[in-house]
Amino acid sequence: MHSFTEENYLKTIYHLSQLNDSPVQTNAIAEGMKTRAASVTDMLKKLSDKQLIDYIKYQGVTLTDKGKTTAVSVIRKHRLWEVFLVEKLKFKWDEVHEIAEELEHINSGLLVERLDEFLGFPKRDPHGDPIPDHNGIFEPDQNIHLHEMSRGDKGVIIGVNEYTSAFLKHLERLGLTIGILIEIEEIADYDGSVELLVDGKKINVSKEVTQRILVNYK
Amino acid sequence: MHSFTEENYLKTIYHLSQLNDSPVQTNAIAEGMKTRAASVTDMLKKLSDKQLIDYIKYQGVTLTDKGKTTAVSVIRKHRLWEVFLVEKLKFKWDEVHEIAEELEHINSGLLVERLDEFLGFPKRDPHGDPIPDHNGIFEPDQNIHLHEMSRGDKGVIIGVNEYTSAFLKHLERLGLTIGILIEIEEIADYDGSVELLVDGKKINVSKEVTQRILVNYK
DNA sequence: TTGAATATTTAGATAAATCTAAAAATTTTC
DNA sequence: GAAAATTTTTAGATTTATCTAAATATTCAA
Ligand SMILES: [Mn+2]
Ligand SMILES: [Mn+2]
Ligand SMILES: [Mn+2]
Ligand SMILES: [Mn+2]
Repeated sequence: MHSFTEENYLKTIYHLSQLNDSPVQTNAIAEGMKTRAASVTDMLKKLSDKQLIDYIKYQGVTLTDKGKTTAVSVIRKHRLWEVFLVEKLKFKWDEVHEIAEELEHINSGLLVERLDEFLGFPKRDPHGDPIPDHNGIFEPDQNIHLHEMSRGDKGVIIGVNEYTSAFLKHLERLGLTIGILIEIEEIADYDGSVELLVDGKKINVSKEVTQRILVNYK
Repeated sequence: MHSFTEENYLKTIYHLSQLNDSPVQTNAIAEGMKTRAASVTDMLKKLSDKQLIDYIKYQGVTLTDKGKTTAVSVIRKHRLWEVFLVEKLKFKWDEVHEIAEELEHINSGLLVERLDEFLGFPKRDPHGDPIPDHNGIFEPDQNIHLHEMSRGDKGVIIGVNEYTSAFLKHLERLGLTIGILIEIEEIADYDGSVELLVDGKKINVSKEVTQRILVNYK
């Protein structure tokens, strides 16, 4: 069995490895885990001994199949619990991430499968992130970051990639929640901010925000 | 905030202090926590520093109000999660205790209250144990151990005080589950075993079992 | 009431996860 | 292709929770 800490490292490494296909670096992990590089090196040795990562000194790490399976399993639990909290316990989408950080480490295979069934095998969590199935398979993703879209493009907001309460509440005030149809009216050269058409109204959104919104567009 | 370990010590001390009104002894805690007396002494100093227990060397411990509140809160969570697992996720009563041992440490006040509401404010867990309410108040208990009853007494099984799968499955095979009406037919002097009338049938039950069954009798 | 048995605490180690500071390797820049 | 900047690792501590073995306190029982 793996400690909470080991699981969190694997999850962090998994998310970082999704950003590009080069090995994940020590400092990036340290930032993700809010710890020091020296501590990361210590843990990388341990994860390597357990064959959860491939690790070459100074060269960064990649997850082994075993490591990837573990990481995906933790992510599956995280996202299923978030669905439970929002759908069954009436939490807001900005209130669930921290609690799911704890629940994701509960260790019972039967529990996960029963929870999945109880929730009706959801495909997405409350932030639009795909939930891996029993076999670790994700629903295919053809998302694009809002800030990568062009003038005139339309699409549906399908997810975010920041989960702080502050950010999610900000989006709600702007009316930018999952499932909302948006259209790019204008992009400002000056600061990269974007004017959107949402529900017939024009709103202005900073680059900080557009970088953190995922859109499904056709 | 308290570590999982601290919470488990408090819970163990709470349960032991229910057995009689003298201070709880180091060895009893060691047995309950499946650890060594020396480790218990270490932890008692820590809990005492945090004002969760009153501790006098060699004289055993009692919980402070603060300690009792914490222990009861953990027990509340444990039992609510057990109800959730059985009522919503279709677990058997012998499958939930270990998982609840993990879930009881999830740290969110809002979560507990929402879960309680979602479950319809249950008064008892799947093993018949009372669930403390929001303020830590338990439903009053007028239970008696089955082995304390006399020939001819009748009552309804209302709880157990062992939660291992082996024991609970044994009870199920015997037909001795929560809510079942029983009558004492005979008590054997020789080994303390008891002949019960259950659902019109006579069954014989060992003292090991009768000591672990709680009955509500009038 | 004193010696034996039992219970508890102390002393000193160990393992996991972390840290700071310093050393070493790698990458970037000129 | 060196020197500088950056990144990573090592060395050595620290904290938490545990352990064994030895010392000490308490309780029991003759
Ligand atoms: Mn989340
Ligand atoms: Mn986590
Ligand atoms: Mn239980
Ligand atoms: Mn526990």
